[in-house]
Amino acid sequence: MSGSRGRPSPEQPTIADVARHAGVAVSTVSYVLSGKRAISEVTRNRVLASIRLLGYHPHAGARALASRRANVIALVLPLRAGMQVPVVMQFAMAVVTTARRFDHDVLLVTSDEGPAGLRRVAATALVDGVLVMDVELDDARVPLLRELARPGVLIGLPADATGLTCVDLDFHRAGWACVAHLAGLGHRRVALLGAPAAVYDRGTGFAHRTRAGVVEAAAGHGVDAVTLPCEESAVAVRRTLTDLLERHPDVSGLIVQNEAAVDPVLATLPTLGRRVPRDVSVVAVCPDRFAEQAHPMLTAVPVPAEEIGTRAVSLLMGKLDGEAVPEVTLLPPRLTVRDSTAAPAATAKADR
Amino acid sequence: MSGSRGRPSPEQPTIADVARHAGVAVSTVSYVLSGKRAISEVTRNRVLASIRLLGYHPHAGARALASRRANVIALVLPLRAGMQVPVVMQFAMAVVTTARRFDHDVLLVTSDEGPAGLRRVAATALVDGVLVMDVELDDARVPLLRELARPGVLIGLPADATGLTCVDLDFHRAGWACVAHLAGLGHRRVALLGAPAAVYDRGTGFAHRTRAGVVEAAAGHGVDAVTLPCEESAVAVRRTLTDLLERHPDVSGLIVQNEAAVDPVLATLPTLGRRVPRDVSVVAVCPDRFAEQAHPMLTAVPVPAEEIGTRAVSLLMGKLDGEAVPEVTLLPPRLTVRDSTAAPAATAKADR
DNA sequence: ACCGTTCGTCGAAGCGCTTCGACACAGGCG
DNA sequence: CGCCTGTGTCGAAGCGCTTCGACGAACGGT
Repeated sequence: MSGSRGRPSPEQPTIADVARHAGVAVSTVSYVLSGKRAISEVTRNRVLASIRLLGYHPHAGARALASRRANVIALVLPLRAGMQVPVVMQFAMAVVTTARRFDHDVLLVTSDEGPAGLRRVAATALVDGVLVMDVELDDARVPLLRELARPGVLIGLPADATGLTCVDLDFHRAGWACVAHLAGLGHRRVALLGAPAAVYDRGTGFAHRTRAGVVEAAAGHGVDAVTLPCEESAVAVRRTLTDLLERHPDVSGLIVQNEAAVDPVLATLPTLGRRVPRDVSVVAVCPDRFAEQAHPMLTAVPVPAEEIGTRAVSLLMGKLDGEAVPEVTLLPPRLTVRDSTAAPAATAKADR
Repeated sequence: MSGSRGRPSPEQPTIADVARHAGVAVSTVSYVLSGKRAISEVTRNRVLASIRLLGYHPHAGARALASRRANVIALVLPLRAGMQVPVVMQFAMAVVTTARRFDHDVLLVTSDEGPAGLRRVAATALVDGVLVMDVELDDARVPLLRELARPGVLIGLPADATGLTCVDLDFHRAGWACVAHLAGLGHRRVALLGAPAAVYDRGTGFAHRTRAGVVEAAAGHGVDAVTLPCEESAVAVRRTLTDLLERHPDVSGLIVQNEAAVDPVLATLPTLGRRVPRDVSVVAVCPDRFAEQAHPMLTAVPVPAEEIGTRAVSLLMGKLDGEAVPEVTLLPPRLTVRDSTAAPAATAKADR
């Protein structure tokens, strides 16, 4: 009846329609929805019934205008070469899911729009806050983020984090933990197969921090460590690996921080006469999923993409609510021992 | 002067500030910005100067409220298991980039929110239109999309596309083209290594369409075709492949439609005593990037993720402007011959 | 010289919502 | 019994923008 006459197209009902239908003031409906003032049980129910009946949904733009809150956050994603695509996806997934739990939506901004994109979405009040991934040590967006009127959270750790909010895995300690594990097993010579060279070149924090952790831990444990970048294709992995083992045949522990390289590494090693873990131990820094479906299952320090994403959103929501939040949140690495590491063959029995 | 006294914090300037500063009416500023009415050169310049000087950015919410256009589109992404993650990323990338060219932003909605998410963003006028990926043959969102007040475009092809707008690669012809190529080379027995079983089970269009194309083409060319699903891990690939070649040792042509499986397949074949392309020819259905960095480089039907994304956005923009657009847009497959296919060994010389 | 156009600009009326102050009413207190 | 304090509700004033109708000025045709 309501749609058949007088209103040819069933326009979205407005809050005024709801108020009229429920016999209350517009403001009352608003307060029912926001809960910012006490409303009697009976009135609330009447209003809610009308809302349901009319299929009312508040207009996001109007709400944003009046409340100065868009309930949208921006997610700045690195959609470019050399990225660990599945990890990025996991982040995005966790971010969207968590944001929804806080009743927020997520606007996707690509980092190739650069700082301009950030400025735009912030200045137009399209979003209330900003989440930035793939932060470089000396990132152009960092100063911008500091001057922006809207709060932001970084996933990753720039060189100077003062005045910011950052979340990340503690890659430094992750690198350290890998070496410590291998050293504890008796390995004296290890190698880090890292991210693609481009990632180091543009100063991406996690790559550098892991490498530093590996190097320092090696020194601390009296272990020799070679570190080298590694491209993502199977061919490149094979080349890098062949090269490495030719130059350093006594490397018995391999740390792989490149999810795309994990499978090729495991496939290549046997063809070079190295069995895992008998001849070479492999420990990976990658999402648990990869470590578990590899063969053999990999000893690994998982990158907790989910948790980082969730934490980042929670921190951002905190800032939006005016809470004070820590500048740097580094999640402690947890090394999970699986089937790809063992004591080196030569020292296997001498060890204990 | 305007910001130093009376206004402690430098709030965003509004259109009224600009109008005042330029000595014109608010509406004039609006018309300068939208170009919907003629404005004299001199006035326009004065206004633009003020805008730049004050650093004015229109408030997205206010604009959306008044113009009934949010300039945002929703992208519904499948962030779930068994997805071809890199392809999805390529889509997302192309969508965001193209949307920006049309002066729109992209709201990220995960498909695990299901139809409810779609309904929410559409009903609240958060977005003007909707892009849905990973469409299943019998998708719950399809009827919703039809009844929604906002236009939508599907990436993929449901069983019934009437009243919708869909874009996709013509996977049916892609499958056909692969078989035709192999048959032309003289192969009499081919196999399709498809998507993971779960993808077929939930009725994902592209997987079924490719398979149908392969089967029909095989019949048409008098070729035997085996089709089987294939999981994504290297181990699973090896198992599937070993099995296949044991059961059908005379298979000399392999069609791989699973970007994650491409590398493992190439790595495994030699270990089973099959060299590529001498013993087995391989043709892939995957993004060109993968085909080119494989070793040997793969004869392939590329999935033009970029172009599909771009087309989808263009179509959506067309619908937003009230244009009539075609219901189904299927991009023709183009098979690129590279180094992974050749005439089968047995018939190599008899062929010509 | 007059009228009809076109051009450039203005004012005002919303768009749909939130929020502030006001107010009516009901109890509890002294 | 009057006063005060909560409760629950309402009305109205914006939030910053777009858009419609109006209007003065400049201009060409007759």
